[in-house]
Amino acid sequence: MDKYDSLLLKNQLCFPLYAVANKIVRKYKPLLDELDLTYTQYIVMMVLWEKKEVNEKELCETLKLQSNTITPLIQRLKGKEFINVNKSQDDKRNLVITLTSKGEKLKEKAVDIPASIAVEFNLTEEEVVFLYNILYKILNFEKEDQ
Amino acid sequence: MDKYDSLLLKNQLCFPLYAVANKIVRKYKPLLDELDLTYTQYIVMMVLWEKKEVNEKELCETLKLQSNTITPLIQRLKGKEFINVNKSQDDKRNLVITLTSKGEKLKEKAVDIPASIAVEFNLTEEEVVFLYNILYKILNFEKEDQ
DNA sequence: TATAATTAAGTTGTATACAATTAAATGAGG
DNA sequence: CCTCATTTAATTGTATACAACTTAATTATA
Repeated sequence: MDKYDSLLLKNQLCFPLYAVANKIVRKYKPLLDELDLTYTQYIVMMVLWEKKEVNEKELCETLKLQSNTITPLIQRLKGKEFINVNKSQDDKRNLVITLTSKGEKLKEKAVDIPASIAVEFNLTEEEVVFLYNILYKILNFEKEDQ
Repeated sequence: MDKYDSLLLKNQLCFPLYAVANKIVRKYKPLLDELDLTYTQYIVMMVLWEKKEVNEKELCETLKLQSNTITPLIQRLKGKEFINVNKSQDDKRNLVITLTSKGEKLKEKAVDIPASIAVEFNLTEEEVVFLYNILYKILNFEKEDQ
């Protein structure tokens, strides 16, 4: 047991998490190209397909990203006419984001993507459930001193 | 059971994987700032701390990244004088990368990082092992038709 | 109610990641 | 030994992510 053992790539948990996340984005790419979406744009659209209307702050919290990532992304989705972007009348700091009919229609083309991606994972149902729970345990954990 | 249920963010496995990977990079940042490394630069350094010498192709395969990510990263690490970069004499297409003494010394400052990060995960030993195995199962799986 | 604090987006600058392409070096077949 | 295919890096262009900061709008408070 060398004092540097924890620095070996094969002893790291973060590295395979990072590599799997990259692999996921690569696997989605050819499927999402047909919808003219990137992976991050796709998860924004998923939020909208579910909620019909969100503001940028909710989007940032839901996707665990900051405004400096989301703001330009919103502009691109607006440019593609998948979403409407307007200042809220109640509070002009807030950005109200809704689907255009073009954006709503995109849901129909997206509906088969989750099953196509699941095949790339090759996991048992039990593994999927375990992985899902453990990932949300990590996402929801915050140390007291921060 | 709605036909669109699989498109709900909460039913996705990819999203928490993606979000956890982002969270990891954020958690590493303050620790790695002290070493003047980004997360990707850090994993490159981990390979070098282990192997002493690699070429870019091996690095790409090990880290599951492409040359268009690794090439500029190598140049930055060279600029920081953590690594030496030279064309191989045997095969001038190959880039031989080795540690400088400054890069070797950095290992000493990095040695406590893995334990600091582990605290952020809050997982049991059993969960760590399961997660580790399942992630490598995903990384190593390739469908026959590709 | 005027001013300070807070909040929500947006901006700036840096560093990944990606596909697609190019350039240089090597290897293989005629 | 010469041309063509292959291999390895590097380049190009686009889109994230991040910290740090700025701007505009709202809220709190003296």
